[in-house]
Amino acid sequence: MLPAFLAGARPWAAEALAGDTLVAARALLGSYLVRALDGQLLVGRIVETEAYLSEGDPACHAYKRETPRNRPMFGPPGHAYVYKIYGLHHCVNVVTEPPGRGAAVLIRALEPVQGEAVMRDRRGGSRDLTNGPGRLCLAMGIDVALNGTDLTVPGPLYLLHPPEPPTDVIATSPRIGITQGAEFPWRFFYQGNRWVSKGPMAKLP
DNA sequence: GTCCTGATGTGCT
DNA sequence: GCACATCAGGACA
Repeated sequence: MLPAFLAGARPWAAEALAGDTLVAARALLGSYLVRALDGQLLVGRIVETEAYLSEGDPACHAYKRETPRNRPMFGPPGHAYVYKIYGLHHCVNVVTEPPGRGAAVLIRALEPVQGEAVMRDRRGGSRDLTNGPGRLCLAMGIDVALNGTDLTVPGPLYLLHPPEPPTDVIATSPRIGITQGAEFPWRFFYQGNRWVSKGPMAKLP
């Protein structure tokens, strides 16, 4: 059961993600990520994203060519690209641009909206639930089994538009944790939001 | 086949 | 601040 204020929210359409990845990374802020898990709905509001472009971006997994791992990035927009990093964490991306391009938006942080107790439990009682790509995947139960999931239709994992246009202030910074292409300011987040993973405007209260 | 690396998080100092 | 967990993909032979 979705929270009442999301009852009429519409899912993202694939066409809305088929355009510029930098635009999509901004537009996805404020949207809701919904995870159906064990008969419950976990909901988080996206407060931090990073863009990985199809051209001229050495940090993008699809930079060189299509491989078995990054194949979802070359598929239709609006699908999930989930991968394992450092052997123990997962990261979830929203594929953007038309098929064959190889671009995506990394979801780096969520603000818990529903199912916070479940998330906390899944995180072993840790206070930090969803402020980081690895943490939010663990809290929401996202792993490689969801790789390739269509996020534009209600299912195990999908995206909802905000019912009202967000009024939060969007700030940018260089992307986190990469060695190549680190100069590009392609990280987007809500200024002052306490759930943002890290950075100048991510101070906790 | 071997070797290296990584879009991270945690715990200890 | 720093070590370390832990493994698949990709480069190379």
